[in-house]
Amino acid sequence: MGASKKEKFEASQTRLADFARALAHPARIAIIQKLAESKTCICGEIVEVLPLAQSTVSQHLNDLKEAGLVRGEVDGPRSCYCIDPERFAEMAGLMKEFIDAIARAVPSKKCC
Amino acid sequence: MGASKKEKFEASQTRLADFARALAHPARIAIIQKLAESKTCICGEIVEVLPLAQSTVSQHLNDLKEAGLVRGEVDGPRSCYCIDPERFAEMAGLMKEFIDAIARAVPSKKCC
DNA sequence: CTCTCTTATCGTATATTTACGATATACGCT
DNA sequence: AGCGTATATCGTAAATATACGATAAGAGAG
Repeated sequence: MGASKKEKFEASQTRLADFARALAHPARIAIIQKLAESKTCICGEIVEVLPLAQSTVSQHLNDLKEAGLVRGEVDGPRSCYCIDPERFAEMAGLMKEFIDAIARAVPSKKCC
Repeated sequence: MGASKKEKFEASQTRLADFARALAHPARIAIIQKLAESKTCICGEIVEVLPLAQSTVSQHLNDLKEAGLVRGEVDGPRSCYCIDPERFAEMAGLMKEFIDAIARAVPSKKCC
């Protein structure tokens, strides 16, 4: 990306952008929904549901782990993944705060 | 991206992911905040606020326009940008719906 | 008409993302 | 120990994103 200048922005903006980045692919959306739906931690069932190769799913899971939204534990030969409630709540709070602030400031009328 | 397979996912997942993608850069977050803050449509003032070159800002504005969150009109030598209230509300609705559905399904306890 | 100012677009370089196959790793089981 | 299953990682390829400078396009001022 030609040298991303994320460090020049406010921390809160970068933080929200990073969370948004984690949601910026339908596969990761689907993974989160699947993890939430089956409350018991799932492992490779995700691969069967998604139209992607196993290695690609593993990469998306890693992206979500790095964003903090998902936790993963290696439980023997099969890994256990689940949503991190605290981090997800943090993301939800930031996102809603952002959305509401914008919605409050922008009237429903169009200006141009 | 090695041939993005977004067409293989559900439309709602792709739709939300696309909106998230628009928010996935601090510069675009900052632009939206700036546009909301100064309710009158701004043009080049955005460039002065952001630590980016004019052409880069123009590109980010275009990204937001393609996502539908921002509208732009060419008003003579200076362009007029503003948030599209309807599209923003649509994004807000999808995002909140997603977040709430996950939060409802995931208990506050950790499973792994 | 020309000059100037503002914005968009083009060209380009580099970084990152997405994706897959192949391989390595880790564990349970026999 | 050896086998089979499940997951992670490596290597690689192609698409996209980010960024900037340079240039083009548009409108108003003189």
